[in-house]
Amino acid sequence: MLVATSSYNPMDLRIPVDDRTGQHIVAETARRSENRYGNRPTMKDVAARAGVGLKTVSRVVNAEPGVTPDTERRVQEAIDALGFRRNDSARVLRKGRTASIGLVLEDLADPFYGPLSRAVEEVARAHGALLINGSSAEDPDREQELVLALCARRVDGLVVIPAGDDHRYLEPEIEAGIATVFVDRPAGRIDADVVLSDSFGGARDGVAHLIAHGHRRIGFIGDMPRIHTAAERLRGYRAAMEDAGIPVEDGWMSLGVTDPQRVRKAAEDMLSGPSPVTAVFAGNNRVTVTVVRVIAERGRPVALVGFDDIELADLLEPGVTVVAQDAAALGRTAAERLFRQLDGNLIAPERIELPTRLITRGSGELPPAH
Amino acid sequence: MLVATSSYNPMDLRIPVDDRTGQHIVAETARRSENRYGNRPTMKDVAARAGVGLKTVSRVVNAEPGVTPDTERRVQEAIDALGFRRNDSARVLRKGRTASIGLVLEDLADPFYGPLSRAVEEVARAHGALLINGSSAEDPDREQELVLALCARRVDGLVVIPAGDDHRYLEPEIEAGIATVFVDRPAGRIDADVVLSDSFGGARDGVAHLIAHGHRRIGFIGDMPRIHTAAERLRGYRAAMEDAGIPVEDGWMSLGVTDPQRVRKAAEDMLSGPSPVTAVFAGNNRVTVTVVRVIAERGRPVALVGFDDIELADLLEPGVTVVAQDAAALGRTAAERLFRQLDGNLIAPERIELPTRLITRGSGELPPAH
DNA sequence: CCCGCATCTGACAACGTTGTCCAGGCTCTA
DNA sequence: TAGAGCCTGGACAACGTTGTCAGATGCGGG
Repeated sequence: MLVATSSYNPMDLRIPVDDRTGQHIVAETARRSENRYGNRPTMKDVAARAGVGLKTVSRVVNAEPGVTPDTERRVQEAIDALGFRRNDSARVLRKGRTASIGLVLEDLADPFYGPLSRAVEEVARAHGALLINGSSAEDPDREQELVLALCARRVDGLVVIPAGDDHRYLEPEIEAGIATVFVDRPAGRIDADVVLSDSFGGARDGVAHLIAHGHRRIGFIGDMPRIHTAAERLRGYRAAMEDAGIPVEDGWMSLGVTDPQRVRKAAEDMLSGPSPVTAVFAGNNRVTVTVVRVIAERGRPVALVGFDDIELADLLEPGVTVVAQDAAALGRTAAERLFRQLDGNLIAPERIELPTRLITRGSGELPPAH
Repeated sequence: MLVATSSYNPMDLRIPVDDRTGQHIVAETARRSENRYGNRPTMKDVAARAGVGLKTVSRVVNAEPGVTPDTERRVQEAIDALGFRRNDSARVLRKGRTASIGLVLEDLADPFYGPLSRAVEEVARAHGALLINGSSAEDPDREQELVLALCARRVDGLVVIPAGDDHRYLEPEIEAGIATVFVDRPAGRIDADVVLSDSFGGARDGVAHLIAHGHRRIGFIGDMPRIHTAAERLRGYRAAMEDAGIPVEDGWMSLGVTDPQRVRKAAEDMLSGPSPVTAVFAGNNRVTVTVVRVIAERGRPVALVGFDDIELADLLEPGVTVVAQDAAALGRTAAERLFRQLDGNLIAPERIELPTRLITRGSGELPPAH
């Protein structure tokens, strides 16, 4: 954890005080000529310089009608000369909308979230809104802290990839009109729009694909079942096995391991032992990468299907067969839904599931080896 | 390009007007009970409910001293009952600092920017600031538009990965006190802090590595030389060749190609033709990936060193040797420098170059094939 | 020459918060 | 018990912008 040791403490800005008098040290002259944004001219300054009224400047800045070309020119010159830039904070306070939306995701460094985030930004941009974002680092408390900070900023809407499973803290915010859409995982204990990939169906199809290629002893390595997507993928695995009439043995499943070291151990255990699996279904992209490594180190080929595409998967030997989600489509769909809420088309909260796509590249089509 | 067709038009919010009278339709009662953030209680409401003064509520909210426990409890109850949340827009207007910094990058979907962006966010978080970001899509106009929008929001500082090469438009902003740090590429025509990777040295070392393994006919595929990093890498290539006394032939260099199709063509041309190269130096990660594909398709092995690491590079056969930049370190260094500016340690603008690291994995150590 | 009308302009309040400053109540001491 | 001093609480202005509305200006016609 990083700790700031600096004096920049934005939310508790201290103003230097004279010990004897208790007066601010900032000189009176300074207070008049400088405002706290460094030394920025305001509309008042522009008005004074152009010899017009405050409101006329506002009209020019906002391209409102009712200003003669000559006046407009004078104002524009003053604006350029002073380097004036409208203060959107004040504007926001007055108008009530911030033209910004918040995006809370799990980890920007995860390649899955890049395209998602980019898609959200693209939609926001098309609607003239800026994106404020932060990562929850998979920590429910941090998620809540972030979301509430964004609400305090009065973002117009929120796109949230939830880390926690209880979002009742958002009720007053939604009540107060902050549009909200959850992505990738559903909201907990509140009724809200959700955009998901079909984790259950994707996993079931992926496992069925392995079964179709002759496998019966199939391992599953996934995240903590507390995470909705992980639970759904596990359910998909079980469903496919059950459909094929294959009883699942305990040693075939590894749940809740996340760090590479332990995933590695779990994979190795499955692949050795008395009744080794001949194929593995990997519950997410990080697991897939680790399993690819483990398999590469062993001579014997093992079939593999992973959930989530990974870059360069086609260049590996064999290529990695995956159940791909469309991260960009998730982000786009969520953001569009958000703006539809903002347009006032208040529709009942909905759960949208986007289909996944099985991409066969070789690793999922290997026959069982004994 | 996405186009918004919605009525959500945040910066030009129209208020419904009665055609006959020109009066706002919003009823007087509504105006009193609802403010424009949906229906949010203000400190005034909390004060009324708790039976205390406005400033007392402010004190409680900001944990300022001078409130008796009993009063504090009453205020806190009112806050909870009403679901009050402080309006940071108003706070920002009053205090002058926004506790947010802007990050302008090129493309969030590029895996290089994930860790960078995450590092910036981490530092911002440690300093209690939020991150507002946007992508320039490599378009100078869009970069300027974004930067100015962020300035209008009065972000406290800016981290910019520049797309353009003229940043004089930022002069009044920097003058006005907006801290600014450029990353990955230098600022154009203004004096500002810059944090870079040592593109020249990295490329030179990478090419020298190929030369050390016996190559003399070495190709270079890079981005437009208008981009500073691309020019520097090209310079590094030339320097290494010159140091080894190898004259560079025209057909060995491909500059300015970016889309995969054309990179592919360029690579194929170099590898066939009358005097084919035996090794390729790839100027960035996208080029590297394409070249890996091209080489994989041809039977004959070709040596390759790429600038920028790529995921799974170690799993390919052979592993891809790269000159790695530390994206996270770039972001962290830039953000820390930004906050040092904000702390008021106004140091002269500096140019910081972070070293690159050659990671050998096999593809760069292949001997020349004839 | 004056009135009416349309057009342009600016004074003013309000948005929700925080800094300043003073009033009133309390405690403590002489 | 009175006075000094401290602590708590609240009235008020200010931050920079925009909406309202009334006043000023100019023009044309009678």
